[in-house]
Amino acid sequence: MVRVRFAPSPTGMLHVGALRDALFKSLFAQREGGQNVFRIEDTDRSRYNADSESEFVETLRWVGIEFDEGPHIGGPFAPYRQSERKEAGIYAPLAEELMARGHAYKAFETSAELDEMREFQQINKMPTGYFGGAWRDATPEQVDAAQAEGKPFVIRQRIPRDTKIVIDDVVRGRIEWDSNTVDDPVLIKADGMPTYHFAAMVDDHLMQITHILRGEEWISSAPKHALLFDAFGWERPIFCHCPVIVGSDGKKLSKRHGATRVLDYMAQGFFPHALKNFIALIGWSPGDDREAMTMPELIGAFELKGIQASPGRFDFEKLRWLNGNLIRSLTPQDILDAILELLDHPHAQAYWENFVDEPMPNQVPVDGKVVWSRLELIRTKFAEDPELVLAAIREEQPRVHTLVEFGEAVEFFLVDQPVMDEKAVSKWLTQPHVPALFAAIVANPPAPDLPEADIRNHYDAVLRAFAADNGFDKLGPVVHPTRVALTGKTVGPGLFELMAILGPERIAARLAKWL
RNA sequence: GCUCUGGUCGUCUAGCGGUUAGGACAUCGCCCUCUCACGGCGAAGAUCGCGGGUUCGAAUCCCGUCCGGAGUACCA
Repeated sequence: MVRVRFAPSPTGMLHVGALRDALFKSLFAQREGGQNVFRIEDTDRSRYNADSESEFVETLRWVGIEFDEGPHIGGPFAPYRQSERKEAGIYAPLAEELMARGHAYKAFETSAELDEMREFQQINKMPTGYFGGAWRDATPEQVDAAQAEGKPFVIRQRIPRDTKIVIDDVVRGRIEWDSNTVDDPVLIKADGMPTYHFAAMVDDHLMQITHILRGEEWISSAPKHALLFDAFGWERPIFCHCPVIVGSDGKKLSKRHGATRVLDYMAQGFFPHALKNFIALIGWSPGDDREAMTMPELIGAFELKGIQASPGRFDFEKLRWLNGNLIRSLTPQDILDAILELLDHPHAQAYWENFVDEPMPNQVPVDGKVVWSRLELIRTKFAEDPELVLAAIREEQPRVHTLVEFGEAVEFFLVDQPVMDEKAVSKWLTQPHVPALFAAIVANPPAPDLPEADIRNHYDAVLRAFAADNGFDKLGPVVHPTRVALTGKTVGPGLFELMAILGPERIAARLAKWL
């Protein structure tokens, strides 16, 4: 039975890199019919953030990644928080056992002494790290004496000397180290808390984790971890070090590459599936040309051998394409539901209320409050005229990449008078035939109670007739002014389609000021 | 510095000794057309980081080299 674990440290928000981690594990577990465990690695008191765990749970729930066991759902290996496991006395006896077997020892250096040692190593261009210090080979008497003085101590792992350490990584194959280059890591800190090196490996064994999937930043400490399993006489899990996601400049993903917080993508109107589909494709491929995939397809195709060794860049444009692609496959009702859900999400509102756009040369900065109010207009208008809102969404679907973009795209359908693009006004509404054109449109409303398609054809005929009667051989001169007067813009859905949706009353009201 | 690790179109990738090096995003053009999109078609874009080998034949195997990245904490 395959068992994997997603074990973040609750120090802040759930970012894109962690999502990749969680997603790969989830896909792998599902593909193999295995289990996915959620564990909280809160062994660092100083970095602990009380809101972090709930953010993780909320984000994972939004994105649709589920677990079989975890602190929020329980399970046979509870507790799933390492701080609680420490209180339950899980780690200390195992550290004792390791010392009894000679694989660990107490070290009494102060952090000041350690700093000094590191500085010395750096100055002398030596490898930095604890390769023995004063305590690796201390006699029992020395240890007893130090302890009798009440000196604080840590427990360190005793890495064997003059040997080769080999691990077999699923992604990179055989990796080996000269054990003399691996220093003795701290297993138990002076406050009695285990370090990651100890707690994670102990828990992985105790929780029967079969595959350690994690980011490549862990490769360096993999030999320590492998040795720990060996020291206990435990079977080593399979190591699989995945490539990381980097920003557009090849450096570690950070805020300056756009959002790193997963919930911000929710706030921007991305679908969980688009995000998962996109993230899955960074660092992994199904082995063929498939890109836009359903969840069952992703799960069915997810094999460890499809994982890439090289880091991948986060290409925001491709995410947008995937999301737009998904939007186009949905019904207007699906989309509306998603917009309504977004409007109800407290984080989405907070995101836009506090949104501060980065200043860009010759570009009007985005006003988050305006973005949000446009979205709210969809909800309020839907309450009074659902047909109109759904039709508007249907027409804008091919043009939109995120849910939030519907706010701006659909606005002209919903307001009494659209916001006018002044350049478009001066170009199209100043032409001499415009008043006569608009008068003809207003004078020829469609018959009442016609189906939408017939209204569309009615306006098509009216405009074509006007064009023919006035010597225009193309539709442009009649279509463009009408579009500008009706929508305020030069771009948008087909004119006749949008006229059919607007209906004769709204059309007359909007054309009136140009007659 | 030391240790590990990576390197195919701008980006994500396919490729596993013999391919005109394939696809997707982005870019450009054409078609559709009332605009913008969508969709369709097409173009441009990769001497497979570089240099040596091995081989009849190398992106694919070997060695070296260069350039990235990660780790080098009583953080994870």
